[in-house]
Amino acid sequence: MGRQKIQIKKIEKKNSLEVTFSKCRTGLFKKAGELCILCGAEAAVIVFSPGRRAFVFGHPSADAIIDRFLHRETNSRALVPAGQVHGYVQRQYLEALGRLEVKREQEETVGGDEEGGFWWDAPIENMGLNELEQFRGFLEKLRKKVADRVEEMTMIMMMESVMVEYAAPPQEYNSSGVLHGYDLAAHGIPHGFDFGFGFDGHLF
Amino acid sequence: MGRQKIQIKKIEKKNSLEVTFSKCRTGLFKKAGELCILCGAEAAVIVFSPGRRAFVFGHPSADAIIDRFLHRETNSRALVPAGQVHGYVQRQYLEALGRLEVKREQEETVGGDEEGGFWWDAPIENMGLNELEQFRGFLEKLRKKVADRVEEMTMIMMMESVMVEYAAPPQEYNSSGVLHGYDLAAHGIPHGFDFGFGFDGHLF
DNA sequence: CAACCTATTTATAAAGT
DNA sequence: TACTTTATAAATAGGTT
Repeated sequence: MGRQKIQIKKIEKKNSLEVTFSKCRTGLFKKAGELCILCGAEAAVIVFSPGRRAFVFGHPSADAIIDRFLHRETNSRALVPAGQVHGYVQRQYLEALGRLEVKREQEETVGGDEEGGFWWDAPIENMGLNELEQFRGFLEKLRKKVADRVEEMTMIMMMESVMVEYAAPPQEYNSSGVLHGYDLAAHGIPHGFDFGFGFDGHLF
Repeated sequence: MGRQKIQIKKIEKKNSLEVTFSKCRTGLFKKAGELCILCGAEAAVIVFSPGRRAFVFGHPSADAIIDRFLHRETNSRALVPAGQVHGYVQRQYLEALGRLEVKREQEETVGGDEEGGFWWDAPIENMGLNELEQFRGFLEKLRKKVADRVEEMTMIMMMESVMVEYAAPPQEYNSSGVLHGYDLAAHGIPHGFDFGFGFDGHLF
């Protein structure tokens, strides 16, 4: 959204990339906060910049959400039974390749596309048209689905959430960590603030 | 955004809340995917619906991001030293306090929370095969929805990301969790697909 | 560089089918 | 119930300060 439409592919210009990263990350956190408040949901967002900086949003707190997720993850069965769906979807995926191939050609006609080398350029000779049809539909649907004041909102998010940047370089790690019960406050980091935007031109 | 502006506060109407939750979650995942692709970032998003269902997005995978985050979290010091909260942010925070007071009062007036029992709270213990059937039907339907513009981005997101819904009820939790090394694949959950969208009143 | 502009693109609240 | 359409609110790409 903006003055000009951009393709969803990696931004080349370093500077633009930095600006976009900052803006979009902020926007992402805001959206997450809105979702939480509007729907009474709870969410956590973790973002690693290309420069390995970590940015985190959480409501009511990132650690709470992650812990909950991990706990659930490790102690319960997934909703969808294992191999069955996997196989089905995988087949759909393969079927999709052909569809995508078709799509790519269509788009090439329209205008300058990327220079190629995408995963969907994979061979599709073995696929049934019917299957391709199906998966295209699947993708279409997914695209659709997946497809007051800013300040007030932001403030609420800040108050009830954690938005902190962790950026200690990996090299400095030590092994004294505690997994659960790690406490941001213990590090002197107040909850509810986002230190994480902007680029310093070093870590990123 | 929409026909009418809405306040960022918990949606009262159950139905609207459901719709909004679905839309916003989808939008959130999409934004996260865009951020990853545009900026070469990596991100994970975990969302718990009010009904405790978990929806996850991850690029390249949620578990990878979370694991990375936890390691970093527990083994390093935060980059930003304690009290160095930017003055600006702190000021905003204080301002927000006042606003929140007002907001709370307004919300109290309105009152009326959900009585629980959202569609996404539907029990899933017994789904098994039946569920598979639904999923299959779901994919079939997708096909018919074929619009004509599957953005490359969406496909990239799909193939390189994880968007899965976990819905095992919290009551089944036990305390034997393993923090690291949990493996989505081990549960038969393929990366790159979102089973969790759509509302049929049963599965989604 | 961090904020601040807007022209446009996106997202989405409601209403429609 | 599910999907589509439409009007509007939001987000944001590229500039400007």
